[in-house]
Amino acid sequence: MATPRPGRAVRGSSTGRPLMAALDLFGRRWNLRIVWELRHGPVGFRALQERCDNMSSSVLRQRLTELLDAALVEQHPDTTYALTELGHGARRALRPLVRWSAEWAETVSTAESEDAR
Amino acid sequence: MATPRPGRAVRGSSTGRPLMAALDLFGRRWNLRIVWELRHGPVGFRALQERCDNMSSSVLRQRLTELLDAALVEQHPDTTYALTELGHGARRALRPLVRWSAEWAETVSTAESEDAR
DNA sequence: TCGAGTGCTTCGGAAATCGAATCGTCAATG
DNA sequence: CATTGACGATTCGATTTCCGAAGCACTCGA
Repeated sequence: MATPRPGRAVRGSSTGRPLMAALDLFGRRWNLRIVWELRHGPVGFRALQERCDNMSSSVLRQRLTELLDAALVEQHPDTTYALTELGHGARRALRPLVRWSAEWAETVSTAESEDAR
Repeated sequence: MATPRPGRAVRGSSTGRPLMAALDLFGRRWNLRIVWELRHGPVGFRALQERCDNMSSSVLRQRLTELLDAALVEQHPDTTYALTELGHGARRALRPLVRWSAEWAETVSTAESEDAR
């Protein structure tokens, strides 16, 4: 499966609009998570796999080649993986989602306890 | 497949941390896109399908039940689908990603033209 | 009553994902 | 040296997910 890149046709969109490419890229399993787990610096392959709840190594490798291809991730000479500048930008763009997820947790748990009454 | 919700174990994380639930939810194909396409108000099933590049109706339905379950989407009496307050929060949290994708497009296209030289 | 437009379901095939086994390399150890 | 173990990475069969075309039940206007 081709790596989504802005300007080219992607899965689910023939326009190649950057946002659509991004939605395709991040709509693939583990990609959001991988970016998140790399937020603190370079991580090796096996360590990264562990951080991602022991996801399948074959898929991890596939995702990493996609992210390398998309220039979000780079591989250092010591073979560890790290976010590029662009990748860090993506991680920063994801930050509001972290805050939102907390809000989500509150709302959902509140709704659940109300259901119980 | 169970809908990811904060506080419960989700795919790829036994902790149930809200962020992990969110990463699972949004890491499923089309969920990011659906939230995005609902940003301007209620949309009917078939219209929504068209906006999502004619994605499979079976998967659309599955995604909608997930999003309903996760309280991001609600269905109005006239059967149209719309974002809840929480859903709008998620959409707002996605806004930085839109800006980032433009930056991504720039960087990648620059790199490509440099390759060509 | 008839078509056309809905929301939604079914189901067989295609594609993505999984996971365990395994390979080759390298560094440390004996 | 030989051995061991950790590593990045690959292979492959099984499972899960996704796709897409067809069709069903319903509504509404002609």
